[in-house]
Amino acid sequence: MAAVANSVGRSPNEEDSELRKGPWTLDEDTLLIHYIANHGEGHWNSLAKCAGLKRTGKSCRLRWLNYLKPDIKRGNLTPQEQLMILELHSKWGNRWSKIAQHLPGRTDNEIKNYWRTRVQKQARQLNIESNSKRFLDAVRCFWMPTLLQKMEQTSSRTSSDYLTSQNSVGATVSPTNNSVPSGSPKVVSHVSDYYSLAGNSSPSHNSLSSDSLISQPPQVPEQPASSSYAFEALDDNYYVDYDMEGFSLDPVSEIASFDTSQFDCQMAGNYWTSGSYMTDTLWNMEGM
DNA sequence: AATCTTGTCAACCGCGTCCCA
DNA sequence: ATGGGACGCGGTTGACAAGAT
Repeated sequence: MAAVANSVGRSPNEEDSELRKGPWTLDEDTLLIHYIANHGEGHWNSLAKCAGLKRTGKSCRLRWLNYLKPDIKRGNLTPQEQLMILELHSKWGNRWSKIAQHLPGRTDNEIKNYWRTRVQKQARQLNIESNSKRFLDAVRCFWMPTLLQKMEQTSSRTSSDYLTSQNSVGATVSPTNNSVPSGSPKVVSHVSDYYSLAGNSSPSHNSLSSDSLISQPPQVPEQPASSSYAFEALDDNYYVDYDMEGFSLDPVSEIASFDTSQFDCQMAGNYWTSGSYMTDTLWNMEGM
């Protein structure tokens, strides 16, 4: 039992009416869960009173939504989820709740924490602002491709072997990454794969917003039958379905057709991508 | 073994928006 | 039209754990 409300210098009556702060106890959790099971959620202030909790309605709501709700997912974010967060953040910025809506079982708080602890850490190491265009470009050029590869590695052993044999960029385990020039077609090859997730149909402009990632998706060939992606257009012209099962990457097939001039990796053509710095220091997915 | 540093994440806070009387 | 309460969101804090020295 930790941090209870400070009762120093207060009468017993005052203590009784004191609102509790700090970590929730098991008893409080049980009270809240049972109350919501019987009466439903909402009307948090009255709920707190009726349930006998010495907490603010706000605190009850937060505890329920961020921790107790049955469909909350626990554990590390998958590469798929990380990729989703990166992409959605590039579109919406710090709209955590909006981003969370597209990650079932994940809370805005969790996503926000992920961004602050993992993503901003990378930005700090780069000495660039995490909300700057440079960092966004770095995410697009390096992190997303790396995540895509990670997804590939976890979803398909066969394809993973193929990727390794191709000495694909983004694999932080590959020492040859160090020589990757900025804006290299290989760098973006996985990004173009990103668009190929649309399955048998070419990625349409309404499945990826025009201001997302690159202005015009590359032309991609038809995907193998194993690629079972279906991006679902939302009312805001975004996609939602990230069913990564059966995900398949073809790391080299789109290189030739990908117009790298549309992809602003050139900004990286300076100190931090030209040498080993980027690949040595950043996007080390083992640490994600 | 002790201390320090760093990372994680639950929880709080302030503010803006919505809704209703 | 407006004032107040409820709610939701994003920023921040602080406790704790794990790792490094």
